[in-house]
Amino acid sequence: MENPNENPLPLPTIRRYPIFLRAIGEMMDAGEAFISSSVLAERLGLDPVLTRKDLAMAGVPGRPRRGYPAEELRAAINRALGWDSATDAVLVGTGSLGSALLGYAGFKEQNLSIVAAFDANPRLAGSTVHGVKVRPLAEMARLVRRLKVHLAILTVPTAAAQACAETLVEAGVRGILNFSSAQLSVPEGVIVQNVDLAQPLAVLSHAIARHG
Amino acid sequence: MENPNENPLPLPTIRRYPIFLRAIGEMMDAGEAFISSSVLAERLGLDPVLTRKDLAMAGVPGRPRRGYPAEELRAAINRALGWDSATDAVLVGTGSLGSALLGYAGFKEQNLSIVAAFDANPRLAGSTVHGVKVRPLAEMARLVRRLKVHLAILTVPTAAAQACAETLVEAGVRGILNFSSAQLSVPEGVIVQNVDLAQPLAVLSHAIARHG
DNA sequence: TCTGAATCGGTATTCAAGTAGCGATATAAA
DNA sequence: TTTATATCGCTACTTGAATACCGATTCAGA
Repeated sequence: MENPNENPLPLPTIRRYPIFLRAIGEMMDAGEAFISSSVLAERLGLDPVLTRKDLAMAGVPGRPRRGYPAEELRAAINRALGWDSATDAVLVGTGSLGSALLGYAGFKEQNLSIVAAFDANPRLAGSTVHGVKVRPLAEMARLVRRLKVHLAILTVPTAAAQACAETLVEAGVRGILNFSSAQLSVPEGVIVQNVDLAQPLAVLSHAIARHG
Repeated sequence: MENPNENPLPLPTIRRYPIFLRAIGEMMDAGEAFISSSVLAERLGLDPVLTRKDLAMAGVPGRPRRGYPAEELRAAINRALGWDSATDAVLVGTGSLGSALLGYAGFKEQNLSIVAAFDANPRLAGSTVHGVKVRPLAEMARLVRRLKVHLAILTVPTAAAQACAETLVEAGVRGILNFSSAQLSVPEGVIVQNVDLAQPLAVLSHAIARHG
């Protein structure tokens, strides 16, 4: 099912794309019709050559002394990330972190809409968080399947994460954004991205500790 | 001010250390006195060789057919990360994300205590979130300086981030965990770690989009 | 029209990290 | 006591990404 036309992008490039998108949007708002790699790099504190290579991978030709056409560039990056068409997602676990994510405005820019939220606590069922109705966990499999949702945001306690993940995958989910500290084991073809607060904290405190 | 005795750890190794620490803790709770790289790797779904190299960097010698002494290994990793002694931090911005972080239990395991929280909204001042008193932003510089806090968690709106960062650095902060999407510009020697939700999401949706 | 400067786009090099292979060693079992 | 084996720890090797370099292009201004 893989598409051989699209050449694979380096992972670091993919990670930088959202940052580029924000800056491009701001520059377009400021009236710019062309984005040069040097200006963009300057703005973001990145190497201009690295930036140019990243932009080149989007496939939009740039023009000497002008840069890349802003609108086309943005569209191409969005397409590369799969952010060009609306994507549905569900959120599982409406604790404090889950609730905070339901209010996260950034998802809209990424064409991501959270169509349902679930929680194991039946007393939360029926309540509404940031405009999304919370449903009991028992309804999850059926609803995910019916709505054909392929992306899930997992903000449940670590102990519950693996079981939730299995239910989600069974129901058709292909990608999981995992905020728990469980190491999820999923079948081939399902992609898990862990968001582990301890990792950047480790980098930070290690660097501070070393520098005295 | 750099300590030349400590050899620098690869960044990926540092990021894996918190994951190792959790697993080691669980295995110790289960009564294990020795941790072998193969068992740990199996448990975490990592390459055994890679795991062994990571563990070796902690500087604790392992024994053939046994593995690494659990207690010493954990202590060494904690030391490498600067998590062996208590560290104070402040949190700036008590919106929904900031409040969620104030309730994050993981900080305790990392010997990190949030000693103060600040918010620009004066109406929030005086309230208490997860046991931490919220103070007005105006008190931040003075208090950070007085308490000699070197680490800050920044959960303010993107537009306010740069100004906050400058105040914090001016007051003595050496590391910033930045949850806003601003690209902070800070003086040399100050370390910023960005936590950008859009990045793992980009990796996820890109992969899903490619796989059809 | 001519000249210069900024920018793109490709190639080559360097560097860091992950991977592979293998001998050394201590432990457990025969 | 001997033997088999799991594990460590060292030394290449490979891969992927960042960096450096340089020619090609096109626009702005003289």
